[in-house]
Amino acid sequence: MDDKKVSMAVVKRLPRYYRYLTDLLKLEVNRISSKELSEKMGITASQIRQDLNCFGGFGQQGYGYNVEILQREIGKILGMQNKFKAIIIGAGNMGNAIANYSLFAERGYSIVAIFDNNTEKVGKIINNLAVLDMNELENYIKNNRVDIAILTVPFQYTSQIAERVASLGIKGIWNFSPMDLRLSHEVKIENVHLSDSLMVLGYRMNKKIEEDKASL
Amino acid sequence: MDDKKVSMAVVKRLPRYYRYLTDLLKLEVNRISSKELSEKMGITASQIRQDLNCFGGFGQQGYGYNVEILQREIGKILGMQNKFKAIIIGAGNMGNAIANYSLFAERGYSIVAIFDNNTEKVGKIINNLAVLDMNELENYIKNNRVDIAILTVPFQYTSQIAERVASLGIKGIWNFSPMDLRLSHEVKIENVHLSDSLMVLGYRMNKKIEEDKASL
DNA sequence: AATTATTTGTTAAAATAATAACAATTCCGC
DNA sequence: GCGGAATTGTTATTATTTTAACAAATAATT
Repeated sequence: MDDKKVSMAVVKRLPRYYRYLTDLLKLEVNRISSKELSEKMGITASQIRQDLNCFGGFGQQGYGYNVEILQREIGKILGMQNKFKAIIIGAGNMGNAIANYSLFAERGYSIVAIFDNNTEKVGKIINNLAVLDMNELENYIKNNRVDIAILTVPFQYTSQIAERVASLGIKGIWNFSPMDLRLSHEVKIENVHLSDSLMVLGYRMNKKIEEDKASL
Repeated sequence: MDDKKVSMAVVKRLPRYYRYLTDLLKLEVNRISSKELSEKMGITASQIRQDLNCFGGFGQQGYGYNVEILQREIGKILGMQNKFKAIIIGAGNMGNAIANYSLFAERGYSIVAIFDNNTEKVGKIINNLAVLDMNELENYIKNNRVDIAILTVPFQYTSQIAERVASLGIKGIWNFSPMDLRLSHEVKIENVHLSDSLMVLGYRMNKKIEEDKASL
């Protein structure tokens, strides 16, 4: 068993490794050492080697890492081979943006349906998918594989819809409402807090303003 | 000087505190102890007290924290009093979604203009703002206060536009392209990697699948 | 007013994470 | 095929972060 516990700190860095390796592949770079990668990414070579070794030895002493193999392996660790199918609930502006964001498809995720309860939006075509009425949700999930529900609905509906999709057997929720959804451990949830990120930017800008003021 | 160094780990939790305190305020809760808050947020009371104490003693022994005061103080730490003005560059789906997301205004940020280089989009009204042509950017920034540029442009334009707004004196960039923008330390940058968050969800779902398989 | 309950701010301890160090191994030029 | 340069995997060390502990202070209660 290679089941040494992997910390969330490491997991959160994996998509970033995947991104840099994909870029290298596009540039037709075949091999890379932890030292070179560390310079590109702005982290230590030591951390890269230790992170990768949580999952096994992908490199070779004296040579480094084969970019293609390493990228594929990290893809596997991230579960890309599952080709997860996602539905979007909420065809508003954010739902639209997600539906049209091509990177998700490149990463192996496909959007298979979009739902909304607003009859004016039902039937509208978004990125080749006709928006379905929310009351078709149960029926759709019964007849199609759906792994992930992407929630881009107004705040006040979020909890109830989360419970509804969980009861239908969905195993992952990607939540864009500014609340920390919590359900049973059977359902994995990632809460995206866009404004948190903006506020951290605000903190850093404000800190600089204060520092500049102080150094007069 | 209360300049003990505050770690990023702490800063990243501040918006979350702000969010919970705002919710409590709406429920007209006047006071809260670190213990109660810890139960609501799912973190330890000890961490809450230590986090808050990076910035000064906002509580009172035997009483707890006054919700209104604490929320206001955290707001100040996050720089909300600056009332930062932001422009959106890129009036595509994501630019649209950001422009229409009301939470940013609630957090003290205002979107003052939207730019695009596509003449078909120029003039279009998004959330009461007419999309401006990119070649008006210099002129606009010269004549209006702009603190933050929100970049929702295609990948290949991101770097050059980032440098362009930086050269115009903008102090903060909120970048939605899947790349790690880096500029001089004069300009603060937050890179939003939406697909990273989705891939972490994928990792956790995949891990559960493997665990379930193994426990058969 | 005295006593008991709370609850903070802060220091101490434990746990976690990041970095450095280095032996073992492989590559590569000659 | 030999020797030096390079580079990993892994262990050790250091730094950071989280949690626990507790004295000091306040509030609530009788």
